[in-house]
Amino acid sequence: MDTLKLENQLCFPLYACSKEVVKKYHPLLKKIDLTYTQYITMMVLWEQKDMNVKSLGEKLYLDSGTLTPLLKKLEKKGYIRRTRNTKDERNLIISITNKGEELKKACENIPKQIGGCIPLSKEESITLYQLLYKLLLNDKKEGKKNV
Amino acid sequence: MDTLKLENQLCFPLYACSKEVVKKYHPLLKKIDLTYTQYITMMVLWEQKDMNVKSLGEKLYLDSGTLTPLLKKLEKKGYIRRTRNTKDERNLIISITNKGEELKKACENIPKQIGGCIPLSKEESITLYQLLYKLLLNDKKEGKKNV
DNA sequence: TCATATTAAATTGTATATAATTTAATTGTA
DNA sequence: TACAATTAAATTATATACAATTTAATATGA
Repeated sequence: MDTLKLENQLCFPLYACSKEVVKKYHPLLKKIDLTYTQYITMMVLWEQKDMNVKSLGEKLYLDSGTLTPLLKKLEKKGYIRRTRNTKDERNLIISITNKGEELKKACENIPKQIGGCIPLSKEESITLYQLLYKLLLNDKKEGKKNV
Repeated sequence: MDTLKLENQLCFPLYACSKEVVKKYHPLLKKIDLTYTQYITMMVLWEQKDMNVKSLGEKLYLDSGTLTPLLKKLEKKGYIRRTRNTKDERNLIISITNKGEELKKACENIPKQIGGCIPLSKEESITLYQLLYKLLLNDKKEGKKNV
């Protein structure tokens, strides 16, 4: 078997699928002027109202190089505040504004709409979910090993 | 259940996992001065030596906006040639060079090395592969529907 | 045939991503 | 307490991604 054939790769469908599914969000998110990355950032903040950039990055698998400009945009849109932690000025605390909380309502039907165009049964979705997290969480562990 | 919680999303682990796995390729690909996207592009050309940009894009789920600059870089590195189809000058034919063919040898052990840090059994990998392609191929069909 | 439609790349503009470096603040320790 | 080490963000440089537009070539049809 030729291990260097595109169809024999596991990573390629992962990479392509990720992009295609994220693309499905674009028309829905465009209505509320959010990108996908901004959307998942808001999702974290709907759950936990205050958070520094580092923790946010750990949750989202993103670093400050991506988050710094993205958070400035979300601040400009009025959904978040960026304030330094007075106890430790190195930490930038991201906190959600009322307008940011409000935004959640406008997003309420997005998951259902996306689900509607995912051609997997409930069981298949669960299997996929579990396999992806098995991969993801193992990476996190491995990452720590190398510290 | 809160459908707007990050942990209840299927797309997010897909998105995060894709990035994390692609990241595993970086140190291996750095040795041969390729990016992941350049690597999968070469993979297509190892299989089919001549191809226009459109077909390449369909295989890779990428458009000319991404491919044009990428292909110019691969040409500069000497792995491909970019020539217009004399029958139809709109088509840019990408063809692999000898140096591009040679490159395949240097990549021979990459799949095994990547496989070594994927914590899934053979069965799990197959399941994941199939679910991802089910999603991907359905999208392709849906895409055609909307034409 | 000739104007119009279509097609394939290229270009433009915006937004990620990530590695590597820099800056500023804090910690740990001799 | 100084001062080196560490830490958190920000910055820089490079490379995708993709929507939308433009350009050039080809196909189509009145």
